[in-house]
Amino acid sequence: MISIRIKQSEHKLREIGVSPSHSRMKIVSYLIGNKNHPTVDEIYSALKPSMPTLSKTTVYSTVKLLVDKGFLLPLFIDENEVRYDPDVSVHAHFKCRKCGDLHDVQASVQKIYNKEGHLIENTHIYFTGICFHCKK
Amino acid sequence: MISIRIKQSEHKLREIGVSPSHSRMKIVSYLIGNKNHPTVDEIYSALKPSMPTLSKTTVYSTVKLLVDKGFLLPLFIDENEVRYDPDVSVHAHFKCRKCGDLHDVQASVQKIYNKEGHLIENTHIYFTGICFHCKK
DNA sequence: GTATCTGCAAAACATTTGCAATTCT
DNA sequence: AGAATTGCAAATGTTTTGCAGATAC
Repeated sequence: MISIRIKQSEHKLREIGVSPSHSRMKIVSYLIGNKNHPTVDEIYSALKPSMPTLSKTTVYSTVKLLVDKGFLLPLFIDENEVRYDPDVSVHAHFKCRKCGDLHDVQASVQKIYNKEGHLIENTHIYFTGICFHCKK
Repeated sequence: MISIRIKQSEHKLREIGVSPSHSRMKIVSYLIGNKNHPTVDEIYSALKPSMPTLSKTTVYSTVKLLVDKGFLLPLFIDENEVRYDPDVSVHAHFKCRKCGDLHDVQASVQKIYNKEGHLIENTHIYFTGICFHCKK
């Protein structure tokens, strides 16, 4: 299971022109295998036990590289917290203000009154509220 | 002109139940009079010349108070940068990746596929790209 | 053997906090 | 005087940077 993901990660990294080092493969592997839109700290904490020499510097530099290559989408939804999403397709997010979890949601923008004529390259939509789980 | 805004600010502050101190009136006044969605640092830098004893701590505590009272909307659009919008009505933003300016835009969400049934309280929409001015 | 990658420590920022000084009524 | 407001300095937390050591091809 994990080895499949590692293979997948190696492929992905080569595809975007990044040499597949051990750390990078593990980080990409973690990102692919988790739908939790992790922060740098969460990636680090999750991998540290199995990679005792891992440093946050490496996680920072890897996510930066992956964002630059278009493989990762950085999400600025809450103050002082950048989350990373390996799904770069157009979609929206929902952030629960109780548990803090971030979920994927499908949504699209209806109309834009862009009378000044700005060149729009990306659309970001997110919702905040109480998630299904915390509502109960 | 400025004195009118100061009067307006005083009124606004009383309205939301905050005592209108000198610093607060000047800060609200600046926010009302500028459409630039300033950061704390920008508010501070703009007011410092005319208020030599002003400290950033005061700006931080004032914007926090105003956010709590619902008068200011904090915007998390770029990493490491919180901007404040005195227009708390529903609207979207456009952030230019060249000049960094943040403009107001009208837009709304078309559909949401919220099959998990999260309770949505707020909707945030912003666009990124090149603004009208930088495009030329 | 040379490039790249990694990790430590320090630096750079933004924000918060504790507390003392000031201001306001 | 008493309560609220302000400002300084230190603390906190996150991200970046410089550089030296490790690793890979």
